[in-house]
Amino acid sequence: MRVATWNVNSVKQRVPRLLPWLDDRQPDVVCLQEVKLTSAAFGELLGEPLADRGYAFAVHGQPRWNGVAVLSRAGLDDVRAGLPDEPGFPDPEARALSALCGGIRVYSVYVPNGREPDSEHYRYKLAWLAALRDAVARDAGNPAAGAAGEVLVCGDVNIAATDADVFDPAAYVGQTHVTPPERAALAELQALGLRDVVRDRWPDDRVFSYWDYRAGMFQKDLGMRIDLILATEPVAFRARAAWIDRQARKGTGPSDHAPVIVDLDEAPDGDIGPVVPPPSSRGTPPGTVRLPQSR
DNA sequence: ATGCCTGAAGGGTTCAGA
Repeated sequence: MRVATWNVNSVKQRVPRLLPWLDDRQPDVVCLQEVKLTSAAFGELLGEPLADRGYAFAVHGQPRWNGVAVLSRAGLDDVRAGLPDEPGFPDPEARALSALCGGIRVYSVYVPNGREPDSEHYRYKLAWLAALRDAVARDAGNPAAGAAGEVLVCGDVNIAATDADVFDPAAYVGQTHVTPPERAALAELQALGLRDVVRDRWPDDRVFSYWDYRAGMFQKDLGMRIDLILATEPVAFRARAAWIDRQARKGTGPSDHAPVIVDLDEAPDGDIGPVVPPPSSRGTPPGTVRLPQSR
């Protein structure tokens, strides 16, 4: 099963890139962010082309900004829009949607930007991340209690987890996305037992998912890695490949973000014994580990 | 030169993005 996440920066403007990309990459599940449409307008725009391609979809939209969606041809059940006790600015915004796809609880999230450190919007960002952590904790279970579920948290987290995730740490001094409280909030989410599948696969590489439109930043590869696929261990262990699709950032009319993609092996059928712990982030890449195949 | 692009809403411009 191929799962992807993409901040499309207006799905209306991105239709000429999104549909050919679906045809080329053939993802089974796609998490979208910044659709910038109401749910009704999303359905009018994409209902038919998505049905033609075999995708069901769920949307949590709003008129101008934000908006998230999940497309799936691997099942789409128990859809949940928003987060429990979700903070707002001042009202809750369309930033989270989750559904069961192929037995996995898949989240599409668009974390608030934060604007300026210590601003109201920055405090909103931290509060929103705490609500996301609490929601995911209910699905992932408490690892200490041995109750981990199959969860993927996909989306634009608007945080660069480490200095290796920005083109130049000096360029971001005093900016959002790199401050210790933001990084701590992301670490708290990951501490539920979520692995960063792209960083696991590319521990020492320069991999970015966002490049500013201005000043040729993409052509110079001056970007940040802020779009993530986070997987609980039973899911991360099934990862055979994980990468950022830079091709989608090239050419005419791209989003300023590139898609992130992970390929998962089939779920084990339950008779293979205890799940083996995944490799450490500096150890053997998950792509080299083999689970016994069912049948 | 802290808006260098891009997009949305709406109106001849402003806000948002990271």
